[in-house]
Amino acid sequence: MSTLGYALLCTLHRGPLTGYDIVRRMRKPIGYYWTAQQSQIYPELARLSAAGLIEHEADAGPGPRQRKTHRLTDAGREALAAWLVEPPAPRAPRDEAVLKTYALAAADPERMRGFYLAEAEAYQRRLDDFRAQHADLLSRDADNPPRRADDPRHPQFGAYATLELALASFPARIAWYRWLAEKMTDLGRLRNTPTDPPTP
Amino acid sequence: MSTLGYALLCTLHRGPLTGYDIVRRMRKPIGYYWTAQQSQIYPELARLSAAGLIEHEADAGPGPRQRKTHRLTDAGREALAAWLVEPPAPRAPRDEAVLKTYALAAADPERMRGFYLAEAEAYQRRLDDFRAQHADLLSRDADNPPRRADDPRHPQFGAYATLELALASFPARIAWYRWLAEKMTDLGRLRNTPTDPPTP
DNA sequence: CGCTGCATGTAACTCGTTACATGATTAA
DNA sequence: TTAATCATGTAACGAGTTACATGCAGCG
Repeated sequence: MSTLGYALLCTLHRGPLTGYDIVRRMRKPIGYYWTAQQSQIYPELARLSAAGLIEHEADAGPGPRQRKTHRLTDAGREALAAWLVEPPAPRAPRDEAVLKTYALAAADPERMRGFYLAEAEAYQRRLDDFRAQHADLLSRDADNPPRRADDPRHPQFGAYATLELALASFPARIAWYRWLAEKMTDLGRLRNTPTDPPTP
Repeated sequence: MSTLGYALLCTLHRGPLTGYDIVRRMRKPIGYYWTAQQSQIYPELARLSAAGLIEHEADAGPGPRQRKTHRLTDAGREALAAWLVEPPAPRAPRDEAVLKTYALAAADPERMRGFYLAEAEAYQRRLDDFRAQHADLLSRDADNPPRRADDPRHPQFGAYATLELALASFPARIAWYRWLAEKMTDLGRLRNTPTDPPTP
């Protein structure tokens, strides 16, 4: 079983969905930490079906094919529960912005400053988006059941918790970009002055 | 040109290296945010050579083949400088721990608590390692040139800056894991009490 | 005498991305 | 009428992983 398979079981843990629904879920909010292409999803759903972890009922869809609504089987729910508590396999980190920073000495400081400011802004926009989603989750059904999404018994607590991480880690990243932008300004200034103070 | 190609140019930006040297660099410290398998590196070096971005001199190696020491050409240095200031292509995020958190409602709270505590410890160990590297970089040649690695003119400033990000963002992650572990404890307690307080 | 480190490469495979293909309904 | 949304699938390619293969030098 691939991680993608488990990711699909994860999207189905709160109720049945069509493949198309899953494609959309792979964007917001789950898409911020796990993504899959639509071309990966349909074959993987077929594999999960063959393994007996999901099942579907089909009705007439809008196009030439049937629409299938998938749900977890008992076996699927068990497989998911077992996987959730296992330590995650270490993944190779790929962070282009940090890679570029490693080789920063090879770049023009003024242009690099522009790079960092642009990145800071992009992350700020994403942070604003997360904050809006966070507030939205907390306000929704705030009174109907006497529980909010920050209560671990709330069915949306998992989604809420993922937003909490983003809200805690994005500001650190933005501050890092701004710090680097400042350092680039310093570099431009320092380059026009004698490199080393004369030794006495 | 693939990102891997630029990653190799990045490792060469401070001086010539053999393929084997690059394999090792792809672990510490650069390996914390960009990794490549040894089987990827050798063919990519050949491609970069063919494109004229690097060149090498060969001498008798220990094994049956020649040892090649690669360096950036002027064209390679220019290509690197141009790439560094370009906005990074958006990458699909894959974070298994966060994915698992999304589907947390399907897990056993007590076992999930163990998962979060184990993750917190693993990240704490990596943070300690980063802190040691950070201190090491700052103490090295602290007097010889009157500059430390936190001076943007220092050749190691790039490597230093990448560690700064880790030092700023890992604590947020560890705190998040600990917060979730606590929530899992709460869940265990709350489950044994009436689900909803009686409405008056 | 076997293990680790140095050093370079290839082969087979899996995972992920881009692009193609079909077709109904609804909104601009 | 043109585009977007719903809905499901396949094909070709590229990137990344695991495993294989060779062979010298030095250490315990």
